[in-house]
Amino acid sequence: MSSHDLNATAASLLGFLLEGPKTGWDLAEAVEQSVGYFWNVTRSQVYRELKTLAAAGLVSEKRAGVRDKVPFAITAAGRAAFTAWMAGPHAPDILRLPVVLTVFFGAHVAPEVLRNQLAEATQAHRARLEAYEALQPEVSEPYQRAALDLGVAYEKTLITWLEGLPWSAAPAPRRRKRSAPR
Amino acid sequence: MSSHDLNATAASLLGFLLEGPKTGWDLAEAVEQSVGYFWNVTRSQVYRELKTLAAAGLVSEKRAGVRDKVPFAITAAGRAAFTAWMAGPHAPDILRLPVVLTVFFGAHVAPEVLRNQLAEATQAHRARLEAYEALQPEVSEPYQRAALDLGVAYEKTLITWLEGLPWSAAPAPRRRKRSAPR
DNA sequence: CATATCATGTAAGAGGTTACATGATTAC
DNA sequence: GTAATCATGTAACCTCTTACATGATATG
Repeated sequence: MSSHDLNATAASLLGFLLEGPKTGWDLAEAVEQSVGYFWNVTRSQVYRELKTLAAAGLVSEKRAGVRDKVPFAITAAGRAAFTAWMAGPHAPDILRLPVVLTVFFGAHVAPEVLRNQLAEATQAHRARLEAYEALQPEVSEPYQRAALDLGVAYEKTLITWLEGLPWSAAPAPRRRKRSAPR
Repeated sequence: MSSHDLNATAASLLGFLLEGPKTGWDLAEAVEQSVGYFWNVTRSQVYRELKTLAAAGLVSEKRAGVRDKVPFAITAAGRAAFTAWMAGPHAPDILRLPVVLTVFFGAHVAPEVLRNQLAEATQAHRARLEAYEALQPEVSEPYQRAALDLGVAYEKTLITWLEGLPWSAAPAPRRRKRSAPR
């Protein structure tokens, strides 16, 4: 068991294979559409990990697919490795939030630069929030639903923070001396 | 300017050098102790990026330090590159939260495994929250303070979520027949 | 003078991204 | 039959982590 320690990416793929055999393509889709907001995995990684997992005997290739589909199924050893990973100690959380950096260094840039970044970030996170909220009623499995709920809470926190920042709003227009504006 | 596009890590180091010359060691400390919770940079990276930045003329080595200290100062070109990075489009947020994965796949593990993971995560995030809150009164610079505030808000969101999960608590002890509890 | 900590760095490997190549199937 | 998209994969490169090596200075 300890002979092949899983990396977290591989472990997550095994997790998806518990539902049944999947192709690399399907796995990439499944990851992106479910845990994508807190667990980033690219297609390239998927294919590479599948190869490694197959070599370690944790998944088995089922030559059965139509087209060029190559479905993989999790093996008994794969299940064991997944279980071990779930119980084991985890790597620390990783966050990389460029917007927050932009704010942190905000004193060193022109106000409109910061304002633009904040506006873009707000928009992006609003879009995500909407996507997650639209998903919520569809996800009934309680564990997956809980994960999604964190996504929603996270986005709300970020949006609230972004919109509460005093640098988000455009400054009140400078009033010219006794002029009829326009 | 566009001849050397900064990666985000390098950009953040330049940001810290705006305050004044720093050694690699100092930079690593500064990053970890200020933006560490949303911007992870290892010492190895720091030294490597400094070398790269020096080669590109964005920082200059000041052979002046006591001991073996090698302080670097940002150059005019470095300032320009930093400003460009701040204004430019940013890479998407990256989140890697193993705990959330554990919850997502919670159906596939024993309840106490999940409970343990949740308990550990809660403890870790409580500790972080306390650290940030202790820091808050010390940080008066408004932009840095805003960034720290997000850290606090983020930790609170996570903790609230963790503690609200029904799998966090130990199951109610099985009630023995007609017993006087305690 | 021994130990802790400061400070620099390298080496090797794992993990992650981007761009490209290739062909099958489906929809128009 | 042409275009979109499904599906697989490779190559090159960059980024990140871990472990190690080295020596100076400060603390007891």
